[in-house]
Amino acid sequence: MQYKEAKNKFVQTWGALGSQWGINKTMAQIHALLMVSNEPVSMEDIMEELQISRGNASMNLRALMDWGIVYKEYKAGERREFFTAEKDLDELAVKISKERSKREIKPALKVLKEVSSIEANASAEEKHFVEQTTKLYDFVLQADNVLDKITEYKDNWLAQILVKFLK
Amino acid sequence: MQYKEAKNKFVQTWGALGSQWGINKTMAQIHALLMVSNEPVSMEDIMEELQISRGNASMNLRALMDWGIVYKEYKAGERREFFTAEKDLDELAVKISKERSKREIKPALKVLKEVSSIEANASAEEKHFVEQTTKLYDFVLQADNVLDKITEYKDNWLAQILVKFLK
DNA sequence: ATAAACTTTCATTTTTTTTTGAAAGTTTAA
DNA sequence: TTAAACTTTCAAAAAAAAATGAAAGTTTAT
Repeated sequence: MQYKEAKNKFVQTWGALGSQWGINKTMAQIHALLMVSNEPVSMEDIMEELQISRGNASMNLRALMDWGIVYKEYKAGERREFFTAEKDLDELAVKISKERSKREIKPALKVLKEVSSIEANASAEEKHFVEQTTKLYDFVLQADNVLDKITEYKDNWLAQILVKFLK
Repeated sequence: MQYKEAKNKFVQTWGALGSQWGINKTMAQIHALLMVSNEPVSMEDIMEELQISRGNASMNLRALMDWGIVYKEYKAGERREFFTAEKDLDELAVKISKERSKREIKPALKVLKEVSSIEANASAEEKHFVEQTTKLYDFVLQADNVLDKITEYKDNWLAQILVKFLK
């Protein structure tokens, strides 16, 4: 396999993986492209390589920057803006978890708390509802916390041992 | 908030959460509905409660069963089929992780291995590509393994202590 | 073997999501 | 301050994903 082919395959695969996880294809592709570029890439080049429109490129770059995983760079003497991706994968994982937690898990937890707090009457049906949603709340809360802690302590000694042990 | 309202809110929220994570809305809603039902539900009732067509209900129930998180049940003396959801949340998490790993992570790993194995020429560009995709391969592999182990050991003493400690 | 009571399939329609591109906006250099 | 060189926005178009529903398929009881 040649470099160009490999690069293209990587970008396509990352894009497909993204859409399976609720991230739009182009956004994931741009990210992939920047991840494997050894130097900053201009919007023009992104458009060219991925065959996408200016608007699309602009919007998805904005989204990636909002997620904190892509940065704008200015080159001396250049009008154009260039972009680079966060290349430290631990950092990338931390940012993605934090962002998804904030945007999706936290709001879901809020709803779970609300609905599990209703006054159930004596029926088995309502009791079961409250019981099950309460369990779900506890479970999601704990999962969210574990993720938080793992990413938080990821590079201290304990986590290291832990990660090795779990391997 | 009344029971009916709470139930509806829960189903809607679970559906929305699903679509943000690459699972179709109806599939997540059916799952939510079954999760909080204290007894098996017929296809007819699912259609009625979610206001969806027969075909839609059938296809998504099939998908949920393929994932191993919804079961068919037969009631004595009843022609109709009834459905229940896996209600043990640990079990649910294990099944979902295993399935997504198998369907999405494993194939992605395969591609990462392929593209990181090209013969890079001397250019900084190609070297960087190989380096970065190799790191990504290692990272994804490790993350996949950790998930595996956590779910595998989830209910033994070590994991318990660990989970408590990380809280 | 038949028909009633169901479920599944899949071509078509609908809905949702993503993309486009042209106009508006911004920044920089002269 | 102007205009050139860019980027952003957003209404409209296109593409992708999901839902419909009628026909085909299954199963069960008689």
